[in-house]
Amino acid sequence: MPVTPPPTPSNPTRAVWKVAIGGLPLPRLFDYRPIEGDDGAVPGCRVRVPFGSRERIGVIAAVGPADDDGADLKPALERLDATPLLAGELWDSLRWLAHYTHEPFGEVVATALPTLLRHGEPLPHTDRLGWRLSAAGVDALPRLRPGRPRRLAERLAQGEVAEDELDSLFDDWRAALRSLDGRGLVEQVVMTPATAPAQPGPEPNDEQRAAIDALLASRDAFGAFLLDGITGSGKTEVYLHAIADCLARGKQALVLVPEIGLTPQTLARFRARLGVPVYALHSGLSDGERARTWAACLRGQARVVVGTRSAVFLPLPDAGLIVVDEEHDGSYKQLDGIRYHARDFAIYRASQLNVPIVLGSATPSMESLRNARTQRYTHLHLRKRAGVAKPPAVRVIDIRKRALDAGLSNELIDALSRTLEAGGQALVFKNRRGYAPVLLCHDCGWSAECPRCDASMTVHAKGRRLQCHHCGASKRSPDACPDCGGLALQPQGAGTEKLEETLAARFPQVPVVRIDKGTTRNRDALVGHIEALGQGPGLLVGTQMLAKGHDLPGLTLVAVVGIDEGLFSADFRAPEKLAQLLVQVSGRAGRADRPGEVLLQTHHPEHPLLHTLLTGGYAQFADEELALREEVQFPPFAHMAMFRAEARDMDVANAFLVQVRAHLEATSPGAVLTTHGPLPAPMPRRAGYQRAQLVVSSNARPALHAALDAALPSIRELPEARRVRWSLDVDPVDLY
DNA sequence: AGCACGCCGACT
DNA sequence: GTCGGCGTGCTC
Repeated sequence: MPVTPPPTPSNPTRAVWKVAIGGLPLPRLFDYRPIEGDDGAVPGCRVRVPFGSRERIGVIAAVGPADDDGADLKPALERLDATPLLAGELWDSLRWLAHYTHEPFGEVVATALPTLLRHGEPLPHTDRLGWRLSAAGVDALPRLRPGRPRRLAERLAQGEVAEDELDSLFDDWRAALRSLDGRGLVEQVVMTPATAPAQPGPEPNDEQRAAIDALLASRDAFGAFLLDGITGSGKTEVYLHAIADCLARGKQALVLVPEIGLTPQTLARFRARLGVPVYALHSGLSDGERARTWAACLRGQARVVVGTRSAVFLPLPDAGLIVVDEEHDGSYKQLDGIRYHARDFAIYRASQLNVPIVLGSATPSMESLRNARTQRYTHLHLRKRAGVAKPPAVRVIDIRKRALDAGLSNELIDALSRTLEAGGQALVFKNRRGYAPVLLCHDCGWSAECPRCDASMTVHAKGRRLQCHHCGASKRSPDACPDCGGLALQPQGAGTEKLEETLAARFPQVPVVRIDKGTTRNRDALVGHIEALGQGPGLLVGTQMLAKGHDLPGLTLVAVVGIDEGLFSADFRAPEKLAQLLVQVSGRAGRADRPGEVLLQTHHPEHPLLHTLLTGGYAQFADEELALREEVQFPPFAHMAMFRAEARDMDVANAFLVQVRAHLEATSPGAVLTTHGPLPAPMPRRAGYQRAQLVVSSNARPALHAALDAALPSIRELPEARRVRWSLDVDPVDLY
């Protein structure tokens, strides 16, 4: 057995830089010879290093003795940061996340850093820039020709103006400014941050007051609060009071919102109420803007940030509070790469930062409700709608044996008519986009299937195109049945596109606006569509994109159609998701002074889920659902991890997972672990790959992680692992 | 994951 | 005779 002599004082191993490099599936650090004479506080600093035949940007994770003999190490090329970019709490939390997700630290760091910083760009400036006339500009102003540059110059002659103010004063001022700048007539200045007097909000009601008091009472230490408040109960007011208090104490506040929840309305409200700049971080920003927001947080200039999932990685040197709005929302879970849950990571960070965290929802997740029951979270309730708004009246329409037009019953159409005649707006909610879910041949029974997935192709463009929603494949609809040559091809069922067509024909006198992934690629398009609806009578048709986000004060009727598939799904979380969706979408009706009405159209009016929701509301549903989960030992009563594997051949994917199971069982002592599978994924073939999965669960989280820690090194080395694409998802939310 | 090196078919 | 197919193997 070869023995490596341990380093001794007479044979000192030279300290090396241990660098975490992203974009690699290798769960280890790479040793480099430090730059000559560089002994700064280097962990957390980025470095440029040679890697294979190319160069990469990495982050120094540690300085210490080399893993093996450090004689032939490559030298690092350049240190990019004078002071660590990642340090303190965020650094430690990222290390924890790498361990929790069982992902390489380099991958976690790469996920946490904005793209530009990951690629080695310097930390951008975060000054608030403005412009003023130069001496030459003052001189030249009277001689300028009329036009945009002159109008801009005239404004600047009154004094310097910040760029963010110019945005609201002029359209396309940058072109005019370039013209002036080219002639040396303007100069850039650094301005002080914009502040405005904070506007007072409405007086909190007694429930809101109690919630605010509870938060303020423990503002100096970690504590998790579940703010369980029905739609319209004023959760945001509670957040705003807690954030204002946080600002008054000189601390930073981070607010996480779901992907679609970050609207201009929300930001404007926060800005007006808090009187300080509110930074936003969402997928619509450019790389430069994201990097500047990150830097502004790091420097402590950003006092309030509202952002989506990835904002959970912002550095918070002066943290005072974290808020997770709509904590049950599925968009907090990253589904590829580092599969983190932003809510759960936010809770960990709050504990490390020793600050309170508020999880708000009208429909809390089973996980959070259980934590509230076991006293790990403080459960705060808001049961009253703020102001005069009343809860909507919910009615079930039994459509068994009824004639339907594009899936709509006469009763529902009549209700839409009445709402429109009364000058109101109605939302028709259907969780199926496209024209029709299936194209069927009435002569022989053939239906259009995706050639690469186990799924039907969805009919789009009024029947002219076919699209696969799973792999993105798209093609022209055939004119005749490929099997029998018949001409009896018919779209079966109805998606949002068909609903829009039907409703537009039925109600030609009002605008009909469709909101789904097909019409609404980004949030600007959403705002545009909502504006197209106007204030008067009109109809909205859409998917769950409409369940939250933009306020729709004119909405008095919500009609929910096509939920029946969701009542019988195999996924154990489907009832929870459906209940949340129904409650959230119902909450959109009648927010203003007009009472709302909700219609649920179903073939299963007696279904227990609908019955429970209608009679006992979400709270009773949650009670029953938690009891059921406990009985069968599903999350949150057990902890899960899922191995997924895909290969051209299902046997190859299964062979890998069988090995994974064997390694887990071999390394985990006793019966603390349950494995389930390998089983084909709910949709076994996707984009030409066969997919299988293995679920691992335990009612003790440490046991689950210990088993994964013990087995993963050998799993990564498996010869079968190289024949598949595989991943591990800790706390999976979708069982496929 | 990239990107090398490494051995077998249809082309100037 | 070469350009290139993607099969295995490494990256401090």
